[in-house]
Amino acid sequence: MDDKKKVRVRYAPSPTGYLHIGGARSALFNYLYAKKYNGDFVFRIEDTDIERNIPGAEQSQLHDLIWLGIIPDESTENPNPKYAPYRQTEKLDIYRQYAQKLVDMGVAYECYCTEDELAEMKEEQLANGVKSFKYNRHCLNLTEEEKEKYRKEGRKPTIRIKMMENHEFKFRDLVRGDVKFNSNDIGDFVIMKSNGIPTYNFAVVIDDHLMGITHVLRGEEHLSNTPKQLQIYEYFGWEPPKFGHMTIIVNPNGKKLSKRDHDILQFMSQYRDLGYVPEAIFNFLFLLGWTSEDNREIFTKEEAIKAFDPSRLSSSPSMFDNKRLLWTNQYYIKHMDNEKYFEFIMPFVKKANIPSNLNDNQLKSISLIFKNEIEIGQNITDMLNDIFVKKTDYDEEEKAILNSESAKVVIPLFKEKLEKLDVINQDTVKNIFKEIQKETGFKGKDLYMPIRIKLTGSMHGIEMFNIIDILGKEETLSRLI
RNA sequence: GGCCUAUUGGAGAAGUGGCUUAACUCACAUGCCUUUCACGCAUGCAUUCAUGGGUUCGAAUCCCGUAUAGGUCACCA
Repeated sequence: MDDKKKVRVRYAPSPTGYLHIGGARSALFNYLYAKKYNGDFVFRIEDTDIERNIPGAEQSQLHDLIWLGIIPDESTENPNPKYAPYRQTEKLDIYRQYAQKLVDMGVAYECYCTEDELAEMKEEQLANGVKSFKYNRHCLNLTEEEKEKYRKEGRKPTIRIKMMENHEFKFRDLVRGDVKFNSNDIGDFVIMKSNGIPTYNFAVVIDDHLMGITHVLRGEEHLSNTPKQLQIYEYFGWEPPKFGHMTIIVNPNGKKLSKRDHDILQFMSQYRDLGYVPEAIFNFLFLLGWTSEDNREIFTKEEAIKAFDPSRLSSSPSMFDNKRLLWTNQYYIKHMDNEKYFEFIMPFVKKANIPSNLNDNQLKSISLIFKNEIEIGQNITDMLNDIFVKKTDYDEEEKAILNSESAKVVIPLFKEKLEKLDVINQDTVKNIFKEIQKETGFKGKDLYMPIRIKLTGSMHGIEMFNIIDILGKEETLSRLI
């Protein structure tokens, strides 16, 4: 391989929405590739569809990427002057010049067909049994007079590229190995729209070439765009980058993850808000469609960079499994050192309805109780609310326990002993239970359950000594009434 | 429909002709631990690699057909 050139890869989203899980994965693998070979990772914007662009989408995508630890060496916010600008709409003149060059070379031509005419053409071909639509080259050899006539009608031309005849586009895909396409299967496609803005397939080629991009890792949906782009490289006599086409992520129904999949969270910001850890998402995405040689499951960023090899990317689609993500997230939370954990968890603690008399240090020690239990940050908010907001509607089973023989004895006794206590902590409370056990003979569930239900309204949850600790003497007593 | 790609357990997958009576992880089930849940620990979970043929002493691994699924065929990216 020609490793003389510095590796340069890019993530080039269109600013039409927030950072999507598929986009994040694509960015991730490009980033890993760049870092593995000491190259640059570039964040660039493909905004040629001006109608769908959303204000703020670009910044939010960039920042979500950085949050994930995928940090661009160059971006719209810190461009390298050598390669700027990083937004396609800021270099429209450049595309026009290159398009004109192709026209001058006789390999691209103006097309005056309207959308309606094109649609008609398509229908006609369909009716004749041709299922894959190709432009019929109606405008290929238009004379100056004919063009003038169209212009007088007010028609604005697009520019189409003239595909070569019987030409085979071959390339070695980093993921799939040798791939080839025949030029005859591809119609002359538009490179400049009638509004003077380039199409994606044209703009990427110009950008990748001008920005010195050496490797392109992208989604499978771009596989069939590759020959189109190769045609442009060929006409210009440029060396194309190395391509690698990763499979898409599919939903549990086996379909491409789409924005309409409401049972799967789509955007990074949603994961962040729920208390997913960026390192966990990084790790999860890394292992979605990629496996290491030694079957490891947990990788730091540095380890991932070291281990990554695009040829080990799966060539069959991967299903997004949220349970697996939760497991990974839980693993990361459990293994955080306490300082980092506090920083991560306190915003979620404070979202709960906590009594105002608790200070930050108390909240921190409370949060520690949950460290091994929660899967995502939001869990602690919910669990604390369960504790601090007293529940009074019991189900049948709970009612039965509260009316049991043991409950009638244990609850008043516990209350009485607790009132006499000066210091409430795990040890003193445990002692009370021991005494009650000795005095009444009740033990196990009979002993603990009535009090647990009285205190939390639930038979499940965190350890009861902790709950009493958290609630404090007054609140505990008031709940026993 | 044309072109392209894939198909190993519920999920991610290892596996590239004999070391595979198919690894590992998640999920699931059971047991232990525990006042409950969770954690942790232990055990179980594909006689079989979509399917039919072929090549071979030997195939999940190579070849052909079939089925199924996905991608793409825009003045969207």
